[in-house]
Amino acid sequence: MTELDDEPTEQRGVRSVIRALNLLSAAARGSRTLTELAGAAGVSLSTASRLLATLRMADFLEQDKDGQFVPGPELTALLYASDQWSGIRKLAGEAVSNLRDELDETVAFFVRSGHDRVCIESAESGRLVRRVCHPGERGPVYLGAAGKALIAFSNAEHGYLGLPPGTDEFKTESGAVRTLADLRAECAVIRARGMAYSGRESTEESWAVAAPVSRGDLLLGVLAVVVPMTRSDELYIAKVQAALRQAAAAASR
Amino acid sequence: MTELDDEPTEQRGVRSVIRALNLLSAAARGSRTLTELAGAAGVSLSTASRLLATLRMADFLEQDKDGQFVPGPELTALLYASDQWSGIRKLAGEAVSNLRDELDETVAFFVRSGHDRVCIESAESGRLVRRVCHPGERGPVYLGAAGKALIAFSNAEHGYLGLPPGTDEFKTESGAVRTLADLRAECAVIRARGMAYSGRESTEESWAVAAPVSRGDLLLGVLAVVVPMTRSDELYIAKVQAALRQAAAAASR
DNA sequence: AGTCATACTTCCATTCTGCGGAAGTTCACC
DNA sequence: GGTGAACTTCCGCAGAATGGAAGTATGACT
Repeated sequence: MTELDDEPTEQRGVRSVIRALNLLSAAARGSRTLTELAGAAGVSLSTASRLLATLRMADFLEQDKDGQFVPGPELTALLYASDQWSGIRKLAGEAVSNLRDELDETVAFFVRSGHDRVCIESAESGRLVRRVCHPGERGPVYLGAAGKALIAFSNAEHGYLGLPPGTDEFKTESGAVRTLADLRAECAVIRARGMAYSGRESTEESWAVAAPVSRGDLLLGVLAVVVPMTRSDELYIAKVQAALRQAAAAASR
Repeated sequence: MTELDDEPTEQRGVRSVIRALNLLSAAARGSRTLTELAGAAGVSLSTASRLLATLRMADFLEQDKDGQFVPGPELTALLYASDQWSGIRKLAGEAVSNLRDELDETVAFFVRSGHDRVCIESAESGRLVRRVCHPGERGPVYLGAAGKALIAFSNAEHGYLGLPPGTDEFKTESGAVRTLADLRAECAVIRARGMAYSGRESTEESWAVAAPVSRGDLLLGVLAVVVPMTRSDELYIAKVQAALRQAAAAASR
């Protein structure tokens, strides 16, 4: 999915490392065979074989009995050693499943990492038509309710948000063009309302609402409800917003 | 700490990738400056600079305002996407802190990942002389109480345990030589007793006891108490074992 | 059993990539 | 403005990584 070495305007880096990281990303998201991984990363089979063997030697990956590449012990160790959110995750887990139980919609907890919003916990709706959102889902901060909430409630709208330098425009998934100025204006509204809303921004087919979870003055992350466009009447949105507001407040204690 | 490219019997791999992964591990365990990281990985400054720039380009690392390297969004996403233990962490956290409060000894929860045991949760003793054990601590499964318990209670003593192929001997930290046969014999004892004990195995200066935490037939992980050798009289060990037995049973519900 | 297909690994000559010393840059502190 | 520490960029060379091809393993289908 995420191509790190796109051909145009190719930023230089150490090629074998970039390729290895691409393979690692692909493998960690779902166990895969060599052939699939080589295809995903766009490298020859022999190269993929060599690089994957290296990742395996370093314990970043291992192979299960079927030969599928799966996350290895060093990756696990790194996760728990570097976990900046271990304290929050318990809280997030509870908040997420309580609210899911109440609404039967997919609920996720996002934190900011770099210029991205990353899902660190989620609970999935049981409905037949649902928006899924697994831990590890990642996207730019400036798109979608969760990202905008992260910006607004940490007053970060005047900082750098990861847009290509020199740019101040970006496109939503539905194709609408927005500017940094729009975003900044929206932040004021979001803070006033206490939550962020987005429709067809980070995915064309869903809308979302997100509200801050804080401890004192510190923003820990945001709680978000993500819903397919198939359920988007005003009344329902209002209901979801009300439930979210309460849940986020409860999680903030 | 963890040198992946030890000089003797060096297994071949793609050098730049190995170096980059070493840098990544070091950086993820604690934010560091270029110079420190280069030293830790044993590479020249220019090489470290180039490799770290590559890791940064790929969003695996980023630099905070002081220029320190910290985990980047792609790493965060990857780690959360590959986390198989989010479900038991709450349970582990509670078990660990209850038992710590009872004994005032460092208590940790270990799971098996690959051929390693990895600490995913811990609570530290408040005593002046204590064994520390942070989440992310990793070691071979065949050494130490926690590892042996993981093997014994999942009946894995006949599977491959990560020893170099062809070998069936290994050394404990105190220098004692043990064989796979010893280990297999010990597993029966461990199962009979319901817990594993080790002294000077994974660290020369401490002993540990570990008991299984299960849900039905499934072994989730092990709860372990790790204690400095300075407190190692029979009576005290027995007391710790009794408390651990109860705590592990409670956590297993 | 025999044949074919698929999935992966190893080999090896070629070339281009990554290497590290040195020079250049930035910044903080005296 | 001078000194030093921390980091980045430059550049010629060595040799590391590359990918096509050949080799191996496995399994399915006849």
